[in-house]
Parts: sequence; structure tokens; C-alpha cells
Amino acid sequence: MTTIRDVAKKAGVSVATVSRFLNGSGYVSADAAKAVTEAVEELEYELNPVARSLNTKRSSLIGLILPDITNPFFPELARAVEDVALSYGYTVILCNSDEDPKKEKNYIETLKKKYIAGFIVTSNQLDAPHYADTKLPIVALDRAINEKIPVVSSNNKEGAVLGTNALLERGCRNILFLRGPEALNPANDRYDGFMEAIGKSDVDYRIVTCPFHYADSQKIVKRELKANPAIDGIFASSDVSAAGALKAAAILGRNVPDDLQIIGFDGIAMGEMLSPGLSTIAQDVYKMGAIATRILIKRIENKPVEESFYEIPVKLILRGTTRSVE
Amino acid sequence: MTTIRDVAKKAGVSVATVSRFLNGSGYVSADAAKAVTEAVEELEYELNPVARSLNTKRSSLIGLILPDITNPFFPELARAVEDVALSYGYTVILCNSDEDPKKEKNYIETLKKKYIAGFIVTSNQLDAPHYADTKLPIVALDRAINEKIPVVSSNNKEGAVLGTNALLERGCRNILFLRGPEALNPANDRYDGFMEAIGKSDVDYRIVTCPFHYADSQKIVKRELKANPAIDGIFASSDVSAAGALKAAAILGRNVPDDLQIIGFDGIAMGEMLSPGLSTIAQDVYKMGAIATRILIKRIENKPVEESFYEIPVKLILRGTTRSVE
DNA sequence: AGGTTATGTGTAACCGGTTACACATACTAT
DNA sequence: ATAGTATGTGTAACCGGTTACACATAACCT
Repeated sequence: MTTIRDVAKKAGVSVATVSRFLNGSGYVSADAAKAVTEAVEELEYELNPVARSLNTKRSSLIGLILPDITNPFFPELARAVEDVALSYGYTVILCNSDEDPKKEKNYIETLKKKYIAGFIVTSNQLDAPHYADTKLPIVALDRAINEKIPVVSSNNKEGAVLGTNALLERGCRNILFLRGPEALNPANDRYDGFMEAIGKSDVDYRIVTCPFHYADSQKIVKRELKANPAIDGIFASSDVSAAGALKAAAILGRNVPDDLQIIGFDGIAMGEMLSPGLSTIAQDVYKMGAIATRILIKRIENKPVEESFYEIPVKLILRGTTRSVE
Repeated sequence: MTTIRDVAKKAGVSVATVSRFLNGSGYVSADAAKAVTEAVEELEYELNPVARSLNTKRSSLIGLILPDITNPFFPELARAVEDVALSYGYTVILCNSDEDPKKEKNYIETLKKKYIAGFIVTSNQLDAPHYADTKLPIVALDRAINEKIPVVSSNNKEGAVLGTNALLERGCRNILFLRGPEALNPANDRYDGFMEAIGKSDVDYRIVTCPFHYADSQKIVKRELKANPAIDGIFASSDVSAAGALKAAAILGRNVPDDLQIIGFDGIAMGEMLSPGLSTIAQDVYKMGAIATRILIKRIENKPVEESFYEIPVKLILRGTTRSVE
């Protein structure tokens, strides 16, 4: 392996000059620069990032902490983070936290020892006291940790308004809202949006709390649909819940969308594969991940970050679970 | 930050002794061991992995190279790899290769500089010349790179036999087999299994090559179903293709499963959410990832690895797209 | 007793970079 | 002319570990 000393010798300068040139720090004459460039070229020298890390106490590692990569929301996020990180020369470490603060903390400690450059943190938990004291650059997704930590999130409230209005415009007179877990920021914002939009109408509605879980949702919706056959619209706070609702409707022989219209929230790929295709409020998950990563890297590299709160617009996607507006 | 020198001073021994004790290498007296243990405890000393890496040229990093984490097959794999890696003290780096050998190679080069301990490689490509010369421990998933590299894969052929027989037992007399891309090992094994099982029957069949892609599959199946209305069974080489087939059937008003039965392959979570639920040959993806990781870690730690070819059994899961056996 | 081998420990070089500091020269300002 | 600043470079310490080697003592042979 060629080292900086080999390069220095070949270029006829000291290692300090080589290092300065390579890092663009300090003064280096044109002659020296040329000699070093040539030596690097000829020796195919590549800097050893471990040696560098050891004394700079920095690295090009980014930690991506998420509850569970298996949850259909996260792969696309991970993909975006990885793409952007790669393009800036960073490497992504995958951390499944399972919503367990201990596990999360453990990851942070372990990776700090490796001089990790920063973290992107996605979690459903509202509180995260152990982040507060970390001096590392962090960007949060979908949850506010504290004022100093930038947050990237979808425009959940607006999305919920959009979805609710879509059902209203399509003639729903009795809407079931599947509210997400109350511990989740995004779920609460969606709830607020629903309430705002439904409040402006004179339509009947009912709210049921429902985890973002397929089988649970199916069970809950089956029960609700049986108890209240007048329901002609369901707005689910997640696509997975919507899938459960759709299944429940199928089992009960309800005709979607003629009889019952359904809108989900998230925009995961699966929605398209359902029959009928799931209408949904799609989040631009890729964009969320990409923006979060760009902000993180700016922070890592001490570049100015304009804002600390980024809201990504959502989009209504109409498929088969809703009718066209009459 | 406390260093090994602090510990040595506190314990009244040399750094060499501390290092030896910490690594279980060389001789350390009981007295010295005790003194070091106490000093470590009191100072809350934690070894710096970067400094260690620098001269051992090893690390506890594992690279997971996969085509695209967004593909529903991979998150569960990644999850398994991460779980097992974590339990052995390793950290996982996520690498989306997009099937691009250049990108793959680039990752390998980059991570080698960080003294990565080993790689788990999943790829759809059959050839991978650039792995051959790597001295790093590697474990492959679903593809054989060379004799020295262990492979973990599902029992694809047996699965295909299982699926084909399931359709036959349920009365199918005209089966459409959606064959996966010919460049893929697993797809070819599935094809072999189908041929073997179908050959033993006197049933009509037709084979169409179909990418593991939802929309494409839908189009292809729609065409096939129109051209040949007698088809009463579809065996798809992947669940995503099966989902496309199911959608096509729904659009054409075919009744699944009374009229047309469908079996997929993979066992991804989405299958359950479809209506009717997708019958499938489920791979134990988690197990594949877990086993691959364990083997890799054994290799990294120079422990003996029994075999070099691991086949994970598959399982027939019957849901709504197949009838019960009459 | 004398030679081997096993046990135990410390010194110092080394891994491959970065950077504080000292020093030299050239240019600018007064 | 002289001080002050900008430019350019090298030496050597340092980051925080590992380990070769030298040396010392204890245990085991014959």
C-alpha cells in the first residue's frame, strides 16, 4: 500500500506538503502541487480514511436510524439516503432501532467511537432525550427532537385535508377515519387535517384509532362496517391500514368504490397492486430522505443550513378505490 | 477520552499488558488482569476501534451489497443481516448496487480502504469476475461466484415443484408459467422445477418469460389470458409477477380462484394484503440472511465453515388464489 | 545442576495520516 | 530602510491502539 510518505518522497517534498495539498489546507506552491499530483497519479495513491479518522476524529459515515427497514415506508427512504450519501462520498450504516431507546442509544454510542459524521433519525417516538446532549449533527424525520435539530416531514395536515375533501367531493356522507397511534406526530397531524376538513362539512363521521398494521386494521374495519353499514367512505391514516380496510370490505362483500370509497395515506408501492388500486395521499418519501441527507451533510460540513423545518408536499393519487367526481 | 495509556498508568502496568489482556493475546498474570479490569471499570475505558483498525487492518464493518433495497425482497434480508451482525458486534453498511458492476466495484474499493471485514453479496448477475481476486471473506446469496465463496439460497427447484403440484392437485388443466429473467440463477432453478413437475403430468402448459415487475407482468398476463381463455392456473416465478397476474385477472373479470388459480413465489408480506390473498411458495428470507451472516462472521473470525452451499427450504402458503383440494 | 520451555512484562516502533511550530523568503506599507 | 504580513515548506509530535523483541523469572526436564 502506498502511503503519504511514498508520495512525499517521489514528489520530493515533505509529508506535510502532501497532506496540505490533498486537503487544500495551508499554502502549497504551484510547483509542489504539480509534483504531488504527478506522484499521486503514478503511485496510484489513495488516502487511508482510517488513519485520517484517527486524528481528525471525523469520518464519512452516516448513521441511518429507523424503526424497522421491513416496514414498507422505510426502504425507499433508505434508498434516498444512500443515493445522496454516496454522491457526496459518504457511507450509510443501517440501524434498526425497533423503537427501542436502548438500542438506539447503543447504536449512537458504538458509532460515535467510530467517529461517525452524523445521524438521520426516524422514529415514531416523540421523546428522545438522549439526542439532546449529542454534539453530533442530526437531522430528524417526522419528529421534532429539539429546536436545534432540523426536521423533515411531509405536509401531513394538508394531506389529510386533501384526502378528506376528495372523499367529500365524491359524495361520501358517512366517513370512517382510521386514526393512527396517538404517540405519532404524523398521525396527529393527519388527524388535525381530517378534523379541519370534516368540520367544514355537514357529513357524518366516526373516528377509530387503528395501528398501522394490516391484520389489526382489517379486524377493526370489519367490526365498524358491520356495526355501521351506512359508512360509505374510509380515510385511513396509512396505506397498510387502508389495505386492511379494503380486505375487510371485500370479505363483507362491499363494493369498492361504488358502495364504499377508500383513501389511504403514504403512497407505498403496494397500493398499486391491490384490486382495486388504492387511492392515496402519497408522500414523497424519496424526496424526504434526499433532503434530510443533504441537510445533514451541510451540517456535517459546517455549511449554512437555511431553515430548520422542511415540509415536503404530498399528492393525491386517485386509483380504483375512489370514484370519479360526478 | 480515556486511552489505553491512562488505563496502563492507573493499573500500574504497561500498555502492552493492557492490550494483551483486552485482546486475550499473550500472557497476563492474574494480578495484572485484576488491576486492568479495575482500571477499565473506574475510568470507563472503551477501546477506540479506529485506532485498532489502523494497525490490525481489520474492522467490525460488514458490507451488504444488494441491487435495490426498494425491491420488496430485500428489506427482510437486510433486517436479518443487521440483527445477526449486531448480535456479534458488527455494523452493517448498506450498498445499493443497482446491478451495476461499476457501482459494486466502487463500493468494494471504498470499503476496503476502511478495512471492511467482509461482504454479503446479493445480486441478480451471474458473473462477478471482480470478486474472484478479493481476499476478503464473502458470502453470496442466490448466486455462485466461485467454488471458494459460500452460497446461501432457497431451495428454488423444490419450491417450483411444490407450487406446480399444488396447482395440479387443485385441478388445473392448462397452466401458464411466468418464467423469470433467464439471467437469474433462482429463476432458472424455478423453471427447472416447473418443468420437472409438469413433465410428470398430462396437462397443457405454456411458458412466458416475464420480468419480476408488476406492470409488465400485468400486461403480459392480460395478453395471454385473452389469447388463451382456457388457462385455469398461473404459476408466477415471483410474487410481484403474481400480483400483476391477479390484477390482470381482475380486470378481465376472471374469477379467482374458481375460474383461475394463481400461485406466486417469494412470500413477501404484500401477498397477504391482496384480495384474494396470494397463495405462494414462501422463501424464508430472514433465515437466508441470518445464515449468510453467521457464515460470513465465521469466515471473518477464521472459524471453520462446514459446507459451502446452504439451501434453505421453502414453504407452500395457501391463501385465497387457490382452491382447497377436492 | 544445567538446559529447556512456559509464563509474564515493558520498551519502543509502527499503522498512515494531520498539524503545531519553527523557519525562510517575498511582498507591502510606512 | 524596516517592520509587518503573506506565502511556502519541513520536522516532529500526535491520534490510540498493536505487537516484535528483549528480558526476567518460574517450572520442568534429564
